[in-house]
Amino acid sequence: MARYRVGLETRARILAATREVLGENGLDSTTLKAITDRAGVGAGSFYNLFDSKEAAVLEVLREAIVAIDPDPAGMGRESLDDLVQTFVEFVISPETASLARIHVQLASSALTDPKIADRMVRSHRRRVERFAAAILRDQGDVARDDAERHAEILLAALTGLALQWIWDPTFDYAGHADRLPRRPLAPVSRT
Amino acid sequence: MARYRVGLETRARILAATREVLGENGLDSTTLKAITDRAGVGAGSFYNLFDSKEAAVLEVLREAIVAIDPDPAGMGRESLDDLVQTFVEFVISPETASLARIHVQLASSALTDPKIADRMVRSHRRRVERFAAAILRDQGDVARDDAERHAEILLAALTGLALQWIWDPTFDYAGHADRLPRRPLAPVSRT
DNA sequence: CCGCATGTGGAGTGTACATTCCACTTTGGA
DNA sequence: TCCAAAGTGGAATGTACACTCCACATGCGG
Repeated sequence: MARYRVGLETRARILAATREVLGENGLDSTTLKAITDRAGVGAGSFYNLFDSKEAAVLEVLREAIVAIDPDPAGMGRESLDDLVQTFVEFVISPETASLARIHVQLASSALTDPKIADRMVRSHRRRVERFAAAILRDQGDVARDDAERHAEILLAALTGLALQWIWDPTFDYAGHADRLPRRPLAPVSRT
Repeated sequence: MARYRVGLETRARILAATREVLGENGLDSTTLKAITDRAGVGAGSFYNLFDSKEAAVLEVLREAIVAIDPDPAGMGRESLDDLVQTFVEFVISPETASLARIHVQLASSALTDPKIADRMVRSHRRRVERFAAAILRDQGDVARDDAERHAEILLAALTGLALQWIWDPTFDYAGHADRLPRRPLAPVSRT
């Protein structure tokens, strides 16, 4: 496999191209040609470095999943607001925009591809834990169960709002995210 | 086009097959062969009744989009709880399960297909209006802006939770949906 | 029960795709 | 400097697909 310097550079170029194409055009139109054209390499070079197109795509997906949970070192210290803010920035920021779009692709691929689904669910669980831990840290009077349930709801809302924003760039994602309740709510009284 | 009775029946059979395949396998593996095999017809019959594969798929998508906002006659009377309950049932119920899964497919197709994106955004707007109207009806003391913002958040959360449920069938969708706040919240005080 | 419109299956067509193959070039350690 | 391993482009290959074509079957108004 890749050993010489040029080979590693080419590998990086291919991954960057894959990320871009995936974010811009979706999984379907991420063809080998689209990737190799953008990366400026021939098919032979691609297959010298990757076993298959799928391998390169999965590598990018791994990146995308990790990228939304940054700074694992800081874990255990951030406030809930920090976490929400980070999530919002991940979705909004142009640098990570293509990764955010890839997440949406992932969401639907997960329906049919168990390998992807497993990754998604696993990383979601981790994120819920992290949010719940922050809630417990911020607010001493909350039960662990309630914290987790609220974390789940918060993340669901952040995800749903992100979808709106991705479809409709005029949508005020940050504004809506800002109004999400930071505390678990007592079951609301209804008529 | 379809005029004789048999033709109309075949048309219905093809649409049902398309709906099933779409829900089970995703947009990618909804091939013509998959559809015609399931419907028990030849390619010639298919093209006698539809202009293209896309036409049949779009027809099913139209169904799916309409199905999540049922009973337009009742509009103007339902409570917010009714609307939430209907949404949850649409996602959970086995009869509409494939339509719900199709929505997820749609979500990612909308990223690249402006025709689909337009439909999604348009029907989402209508749904937000409907939710906001119910909030205003239920709770007299809420400003229109706040009602709309809260409707947006509620729908986002319902969508995000639905994604979790579709990925992980052990997820307690109804339970989480039940805890979603029915009233707009004053911006929470934070440290 | 005739005759034309409609319906039908499936073989055939063109195209787009992932992957393989290979002659050739470049790299970098000894 | 030498040379084996690594890298490279692109033509060739096989496959899967959407869609067309057409000979034949069926539906139905008169």
